Amino acid sequence: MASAKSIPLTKRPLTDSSAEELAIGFAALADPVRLRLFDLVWRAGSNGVCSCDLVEPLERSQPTISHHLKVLREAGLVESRREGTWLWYSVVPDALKGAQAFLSR
Amino acid sequence: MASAKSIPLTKRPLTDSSAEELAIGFAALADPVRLRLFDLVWRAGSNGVCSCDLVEPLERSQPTISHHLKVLREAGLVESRREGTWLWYSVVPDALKGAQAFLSR
DNA sequence: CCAGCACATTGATGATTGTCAATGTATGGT
DNA sequence: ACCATACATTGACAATCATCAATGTGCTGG
Repeated sequence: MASAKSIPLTKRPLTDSSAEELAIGFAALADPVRLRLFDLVWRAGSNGVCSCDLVEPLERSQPTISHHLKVLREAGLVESRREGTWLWYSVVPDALKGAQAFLSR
Repeated sequence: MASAKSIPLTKRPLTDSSAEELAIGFAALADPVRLRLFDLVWRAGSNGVCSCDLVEPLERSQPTISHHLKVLREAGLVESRREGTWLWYSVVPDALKGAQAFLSR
C-alpha cells in the first residue's frame, strides 16, 4: 500500500528499483547488433521471425545471435515459440511501455 | 545522396550506422545511476540543476557522478553551462527524439 | 537408430564498464 | 598570493560484455 502523498507519482524522482528495471530494458537495446535484431523481430509482426533468418543479415556467428536473443528474451522484450526444429521470435506486447512512458516526459 | 528506392525509410530495417547511433543513446540510459541522474536533470527543466546537488541523492562519489554526467553529455543527452564555480546541467532539447521515434514503432 | 538441421551452452579472450581514492584545474573570495 | 569550493582527470581494479570455436541438445525424416 502506497502512502498517501500529495505529490503524484510522475512528480517524484525515480526510485532506485524502478531505475534498475528501466535500465535493464535500455541495456537490452544498448547494443547495435541487438537493436537491429530487435528491429527485425519487430517488423516481423505477430507471426514472428525464424531465428535462422537472423544470422545472415547481421553478419555474426550463430552463437552470437543466440546469445543476443537470450538477452532480449531475459529483458522481456521478445518471446519465442517452437515450430518443429525452428524457433520463432516475436516482440512481447507492451514490452516497451515503461521505456516509452519514461521517454515521453 | 540516397538512392531512389520505392521503399520508405521506416519500412527498411535499421542500417548499421543508425543502429550504432541509437545504441549510444540507449547505452547512456542503461545504467540505474545514470537514469536517475538524467531524471533529476530533466525535472530541473530549462534552468538546469547544479551538479553539486546531484552527488548526495545518488549516493555515489563526486568523481563517479562527474563520470556519468560526462557519458550523458557525450551521448548528447545533457549539456552544461557555467555559473561561477558551478556547472548547471540541463537536458538537450529533442535529445530523445530518435529514441522516442524508434520505440513508437 | 542414425544422420542432419536448428538452436543452445560452454569456455576462452580481449574490450568495456562502474567505482573510488588521489590528484589536478579552474573560479571566486579575502 | 592564498585558500576554499566545484568539478574534472588519472590510475587502478573487479565485474560485465561481445564475440567465436567447439560442443551439446532437441527435433525430424528416413
